[in-house]
Amino acid sequence: MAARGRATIRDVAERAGVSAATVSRALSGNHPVPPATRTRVLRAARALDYVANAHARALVGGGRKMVAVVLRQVTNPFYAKVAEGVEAEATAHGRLCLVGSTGGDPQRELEFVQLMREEGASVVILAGGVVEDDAYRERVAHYAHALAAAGSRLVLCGRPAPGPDIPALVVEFDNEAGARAITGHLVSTGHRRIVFLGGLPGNTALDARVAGYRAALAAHGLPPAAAHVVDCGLGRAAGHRAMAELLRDGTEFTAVFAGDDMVAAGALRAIAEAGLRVPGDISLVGYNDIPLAQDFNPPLTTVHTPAEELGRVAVRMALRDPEETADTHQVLGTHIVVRDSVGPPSPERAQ
Amino acid sequence: MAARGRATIRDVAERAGVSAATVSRALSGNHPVPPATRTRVLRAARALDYVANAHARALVGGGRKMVAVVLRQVTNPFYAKVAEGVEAEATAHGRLCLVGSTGGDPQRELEFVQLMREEGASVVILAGGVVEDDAYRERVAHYAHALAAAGSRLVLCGRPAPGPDIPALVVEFDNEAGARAITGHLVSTGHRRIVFLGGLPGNTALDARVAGYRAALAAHGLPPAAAHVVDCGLGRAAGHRAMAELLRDGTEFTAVFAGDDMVAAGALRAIAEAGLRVPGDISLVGYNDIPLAQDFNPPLTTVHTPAEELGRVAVRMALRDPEETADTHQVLGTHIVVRDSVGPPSPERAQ
DNA sequence: ATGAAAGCGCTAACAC
DNA sequence: GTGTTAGCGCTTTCAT
Repeated sequence: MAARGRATIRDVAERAGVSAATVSRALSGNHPVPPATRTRVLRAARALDYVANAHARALVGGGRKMVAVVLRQVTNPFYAKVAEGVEAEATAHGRLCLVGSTGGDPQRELEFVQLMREEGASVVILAGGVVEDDAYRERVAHYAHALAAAGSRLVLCGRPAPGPDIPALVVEFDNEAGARAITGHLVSTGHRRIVFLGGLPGNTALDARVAGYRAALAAHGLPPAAAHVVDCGLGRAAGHRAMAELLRDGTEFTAVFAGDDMVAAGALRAIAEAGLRVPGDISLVGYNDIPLAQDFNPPLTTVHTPAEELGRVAVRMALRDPEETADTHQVLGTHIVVRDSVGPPSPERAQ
Repeated sequence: MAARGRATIRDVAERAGVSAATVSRALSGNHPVPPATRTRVLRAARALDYVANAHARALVGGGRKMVAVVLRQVTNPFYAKVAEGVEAEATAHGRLCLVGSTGGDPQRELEFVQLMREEGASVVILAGGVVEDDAYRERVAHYAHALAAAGSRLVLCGRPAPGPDIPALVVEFDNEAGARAITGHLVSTGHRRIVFLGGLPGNTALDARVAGYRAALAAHGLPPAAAHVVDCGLGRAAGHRAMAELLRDGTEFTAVFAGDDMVAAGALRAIAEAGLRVPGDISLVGYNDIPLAQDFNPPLTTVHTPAEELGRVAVRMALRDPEETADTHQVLGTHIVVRDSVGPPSPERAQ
């Protein structure tokens, strides 16, 4: 082991009896180096257990670029899938992948982006919906320009662009269409009193789902008043709490559309705790089709969203040659997957 | 925006009418700089939207150090929790957190570690069990020394050290004890024919669980032949397949100990597909207590392992002053959580 | 208090 | 082919 710290290219050069430049060439292999010296260098490098300093390399322009993805929580199965897609695609392109979580705090998201600017990440992916206000939108626009100026790319993944003329790519799926489809499914099964559980005003993804829900209700001739949106936010705990409250209230409904599958999980539990059955007493649907949704009790009818593909496409778009006339906006399809959590409305509850 | 690419410290210096050195001092704030110039510099930096180049900073010794964690899959709820713990603790310490996945390939794990060496990560965390062979162990030992020589620390998280005298920290929980406890629970409930589903010979974590399972059986006076280990490996799909096969075989058993909760999820599904009920016909337990285990059908009795804490402790240990006489090995407690997937053995199946 | 200069480890011209 | 030289953008002595 070299004296204190890592061996440098100079150590290798010395040991191999060549110059640093030759070592660099021999190791990167992009310049012709006679096999003899090459071997000598390789041997020296191995003997010294030499690894190049990525920072020095990055500084001079070489070095592998980073792909960074920022999401709310890795432990959310949907985001985890997105992250997996990003990671896989980034690795396939020889990039390093950095993932950061915000815990839903827009402030931290912005800080992370700033950090990635310092780090010189070549692509920064912001995943999932956020609660946006004007100040936020302005800062994202700012960062988008800054990133673009530095030759990096910002991609918004699962959320729309915060404004026009912003140098950002966007991949998303049609939240409104998915919500419309599954609400339609509920209505077709006979439900008239459907509550939407898990609104989060300002959150682009949720707002779109709520819009789809209202649109479907209207399309089936139900009055606007038929819509009942509970803004309890996302997460299993929120779903559990809100559902329990709804049941306690004596609110009339025969079906619930949960904002995502985690909310559905919480709702499911609250329903079971109230001694009610799904779908016998209440029908329930979710959103996202997380892998374990099929293991819920009962298996959950939900909207399948291509989470992993979302991540993969995000990096693919970002890595594509900018010259190439390519879409800067891509929307992925969703479809509903019918399992066992929807049935005809309970006669008692429907009264 | 500066001409092509990011603004450098020199651009800021020029605009503020000072030298680069002064800008550096004003921005880092660790040297006394008169408020007047300080303001001027800050204003210039803001105007240019200057962000320091992290690589240049790292090269000269400053810069924030990285914490890297390598795991099998982010989409596995258990690993996701570990990652979340690492991320949270790293962020709390002002570190960047990089997560990589291996898909279970030891080769990729090793490559990632090498990458982190290049990147100069100050702590590298290897999470979860792996299938180890001698060559693997040797390379880990090698990397451990290399990392240590470079002033970084390697921490093994959820797996034992691959050998003595290796400069690595380890945090794990007692897999054997957890397995013993839950197997004991099954035996106490009356089960005598319990199959272990999800062995993975060579995988340190699974081997320990199998050992605990065997030990518990022996402790309750059952002959070694009572043990029945199905080496189907991990994952929902593997669990589903193996369970279906077991049911088809006509193997005699009244309870199943799944190697982890995902295997249990797959097994649950296979049992349901066979028209059998849990725990009426078959009792089932898992391992890890992933958040959604309580939403399984029925809610799963399992061994709770402190996944997030595992991650947090890993970075805490690594970041602790090495001088301080601290443990280099820490083991976290587990406990079983009883839900509804275990009942007395079915009379018919027990015959 | 601030500037000049050196140098972190590497690669890419540019000689020879 | 291979060595020499000149930076990449920053921090940090060392002068002033």
